Amino acid sequence: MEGFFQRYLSLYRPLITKLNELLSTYELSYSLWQVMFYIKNHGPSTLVDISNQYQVEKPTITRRVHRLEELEIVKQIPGKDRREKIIQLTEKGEEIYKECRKKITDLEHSVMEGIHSDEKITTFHTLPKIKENILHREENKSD
Amino acid sequence: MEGFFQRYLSLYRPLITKLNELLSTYELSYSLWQVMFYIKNHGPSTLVDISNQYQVEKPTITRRVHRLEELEIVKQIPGKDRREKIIQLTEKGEEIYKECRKKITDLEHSVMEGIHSDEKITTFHTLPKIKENILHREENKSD
DNA sequence: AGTAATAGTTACCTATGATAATTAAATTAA
DNA sequence: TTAATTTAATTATCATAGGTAACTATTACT
Repeated sequence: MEGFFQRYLSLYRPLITKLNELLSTYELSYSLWQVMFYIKNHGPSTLVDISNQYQVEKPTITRRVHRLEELEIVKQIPGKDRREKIIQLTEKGEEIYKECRKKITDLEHSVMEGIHSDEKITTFHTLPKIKENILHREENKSD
Repeated sequence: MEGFFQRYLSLYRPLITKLNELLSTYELSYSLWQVMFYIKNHGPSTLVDISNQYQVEKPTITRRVHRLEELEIVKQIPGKDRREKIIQLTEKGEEIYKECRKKITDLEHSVMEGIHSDEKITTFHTLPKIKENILHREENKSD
């Protein structure tokens, strides 16, 4: 499997650039989209929820959420625990979510054109397995 | 294929973090490793060669090469065209390359543990196809 | 010879994320 | 029930990586 990382990583910049171009219409970027995606699919959430999901530190999420608040895409709702900041999509946020979701799904199909269905499915299932290996085999690997 | 990008991208940060940890022993990072890898496998090269390979702008490569020169991992060799800066690995660079190559290959095997051989091979071959689609289908896609 | 293009550099800016310290609120323990 | 501890979020500061625009030096074109 020598060369696997190169193959994996050489997709990253072209892909993230394309996604950011697509999202820039709404003054968004993929990092902001992740937050929208999370609260759309998990319901109103705290910053810690999001931070845990993406293995990103809390101050990073604070910044993303502040930006989304400026854009009026998310808003805070009251919760019992007054330490927590529970955020959800605004109506505007829901609209923008739908439009972006469609464009992203179109792009997902587009980048898969000409690739056999079974190849797509295998890759689709293999990537999370690799992620698990990276995250959970760390302890037992000393080198 | 909805959700493909998420699956692809959620590997990125854990992987690049792990690679950077591994390389930090030699004061390297993956971005510096890319340059070493390129000139090891393509022979002495110019900054433009490397810039084209990784779709990164020239100033970025200038910075990487300067850092590698500081570390005495690459050196400049004279060429006919005096505009060009042709760089190659030093002896120290060759040594470090070999050690890193081994560690990276070990990690490549490690993250693939427990995944069937045919799944590995399919993923290995599918990723470059997706990259081609992203890079070369840009023109015909207006959305 | 004069103009274009090319290789590399410099200066400056952006995006993204990390760490450490701080505030406020809730939980646990004495 | 007060005191200590933990938790959620924030602020300030720093690091990494990359981009654009403007510039110099050299080579290629015409």
